[in-house]
Amino acid sequence: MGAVIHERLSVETKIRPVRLADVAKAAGVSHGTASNVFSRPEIVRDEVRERVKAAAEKLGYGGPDPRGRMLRAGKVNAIGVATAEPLCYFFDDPFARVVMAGISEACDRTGAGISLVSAANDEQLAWNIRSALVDGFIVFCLEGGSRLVELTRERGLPFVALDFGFDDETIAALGVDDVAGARLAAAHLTGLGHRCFAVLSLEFDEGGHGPVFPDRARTAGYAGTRDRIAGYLGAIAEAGIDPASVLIYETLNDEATTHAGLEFLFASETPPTAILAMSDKVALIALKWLAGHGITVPRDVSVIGFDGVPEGEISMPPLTTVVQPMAEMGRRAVEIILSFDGAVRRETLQVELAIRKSTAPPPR
Amino acid sequence: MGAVIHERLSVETKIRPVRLADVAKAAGVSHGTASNVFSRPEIVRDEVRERVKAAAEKLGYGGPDPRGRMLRAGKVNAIGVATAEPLCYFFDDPFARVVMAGISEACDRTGAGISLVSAANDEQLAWNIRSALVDGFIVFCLEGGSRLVELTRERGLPFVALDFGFDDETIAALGVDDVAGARLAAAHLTGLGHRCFAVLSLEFDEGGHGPVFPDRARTAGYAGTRDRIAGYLGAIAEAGIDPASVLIYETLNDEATTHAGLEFLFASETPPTAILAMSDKVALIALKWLAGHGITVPRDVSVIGFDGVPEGEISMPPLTTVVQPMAEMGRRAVEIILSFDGAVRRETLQVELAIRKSTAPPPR
DNA sequence: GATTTCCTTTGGATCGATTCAAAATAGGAC
DNA sequence: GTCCTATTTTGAATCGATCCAAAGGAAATC
Repeated sequence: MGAVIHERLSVETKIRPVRLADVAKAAGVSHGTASNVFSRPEIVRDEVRERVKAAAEKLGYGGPDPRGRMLRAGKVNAIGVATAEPLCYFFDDPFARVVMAGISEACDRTGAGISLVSAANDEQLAWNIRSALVDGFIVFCLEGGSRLVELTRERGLPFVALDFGFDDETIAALGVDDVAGARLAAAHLTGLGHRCFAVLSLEFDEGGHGPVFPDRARTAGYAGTRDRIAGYLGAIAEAGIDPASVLIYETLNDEATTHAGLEFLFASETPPTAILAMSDKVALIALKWLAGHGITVPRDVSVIGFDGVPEGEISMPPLTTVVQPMAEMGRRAVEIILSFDGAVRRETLQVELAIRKSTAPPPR
Repeated sequence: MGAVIHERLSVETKIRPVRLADVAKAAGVSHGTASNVFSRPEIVRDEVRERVKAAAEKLGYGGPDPRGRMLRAGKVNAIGVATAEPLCYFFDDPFARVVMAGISEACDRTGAGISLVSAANDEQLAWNIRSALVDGFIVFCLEGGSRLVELTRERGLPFVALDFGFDDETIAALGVDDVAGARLAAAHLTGLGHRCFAVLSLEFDEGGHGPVFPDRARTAGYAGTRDRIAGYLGAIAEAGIDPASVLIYETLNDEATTHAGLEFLFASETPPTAILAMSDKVALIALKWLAGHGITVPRDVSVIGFDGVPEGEISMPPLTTVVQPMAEMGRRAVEIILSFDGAVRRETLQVELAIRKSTAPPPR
């Protein structure tokens, strides 16, 4: 594998033969002094400093090569952001973009760089994680998250997993209070008088989709999904409604399975008056589908999302949703990496309900 | 089991004194052999390979440190993307995002990583450029572009400027044919029968804004702006219209100066029936402003943009514009860096006209 | 038993810098 | 001119790997 990569790398590039040692020799000083001229100029005598600088200029020396410096210093001054998705995920996905904006802000402030690490296939991903020149990783755990975390852990650098359902207490993670967020969403709807609910869920376990029976909710492999279901059903039960009456459909957070879910829900004898979507993406897809099927939101059906992506503010109608502090998550993740002290901590951030126009009392 | 993982974790993450040499010693082989186990396992005898791997496992060695490998290999396998804007520019700006998607695609394909390099202030930027661990740079030249290019050039690595107006033939650049694009835009409007034009221009020179007289167009410092003006006026002249009749207002590609420009244009005795905006951003701002002032597009005034950002497809009305092949630019830039052979080449890509709903024949 | 071959392993050199204890030099005081 | 203290400069050691010429060893051939 290494050989393959290596071959691919052997692109013809003009190398820069001028090293610090060359400059030192040309200026007639030791390399130690030459180094000082660039890294601690104040301790070098003026005359010598000028001589070295002149020599550097003449040889076309562009300053100390960061590779050497970095090897010595041990620090790279860059944070790796990893995901198992293709790289364009960082620029396309609304959730990722807002988190990245938060990461950017923190990196700007601290002067750290950002390295994007990802890959289509597993082998490539492993290689990229192992060879990324970074001081730590922020890991976007989506599908295949456990594999990604495993690879990152092997690397032995500080890292923090962004959310999403890991029970493993030995890894640092940063997430939101999914139970509380889901409660908030469901309580908002019960408060409006809804009694007939459906959940468009994310995956319970890798790749699963289709109708789900409530008892499975308790055994879901993905903790995030499990917690959100628990929150939804908890608030619904508190309103005196039988949680067993709630229809649950597991989607893959994409259009196809969400459409299938909606068809399933509205083919039911008792179609829901309120839809709890476990992501804004699903909620927005639902909004479009409902509009296309002559079902008016929020008059006929209320829809509530989860995430708080910007798109939700400009949808028709604007989406009521549970807002995660995405930018804050990004900022905080950077802080955790940069101040890593060996302690593994798991942090939970609070969510807020953004009440917009996609929820209303049920039709009578 | 959990305890084992836990122990390994703390060993790995706290400090990592485990070097390849340690593994070699523990396994009773030379460091050369140990290195081969990881980089060229096939040339090591099975028994020895297993012994070394076992030793590595026992010591909690996470594989060869990329810093060492990289220093030796000279290659980092990452491309730096630089701009003088804050880092979040890459995730917020529509133009940047589409270009980044193209860069991502090419990097995914070739297995290269992406390093984002930027900084608020000049000193920070200089340091970041000088110390970025990359094999080459793609430079987003916006404001302050010349300084950025200067810094990048000093670094002595292959780089390509994503054009926006540099005359300097000694730097590799990748841009679009601004003259042709502008011609396309203006010709579309003259073809619809317009005879009364205004241009909402980008900067002619650093920081300039306000009304502009055509002769200044020829002396503009920013070649991109100059070329677009030349294209606009060229096509207008070919339609038998006096270019001197075209109102030109220089904006900073922001809301404030664009609004000022629009006020200026519509305070004129002969307000334009067609607005040539030099960026989609300006065009979209204009669309909003016009709607807010009771001017209907395209009935009263036609607006045409330049860039082809996704937002233009969903605006009201959808924006007719000159589409730059943004993703293609990103892809091509990566290819240029990875296949850099010392030759400085300047490439020009072709633009296309996307006719949507913001242009129509002028009111009679 | 000596020679040749083939396959493994070895260990020194190298990549390009920084660091630091020790040596050299400068400057000042007597 | 000598001695002493600051200030500069030196050069070996280090960071963590890879590369490669040469050495070692086992099997095959003469």
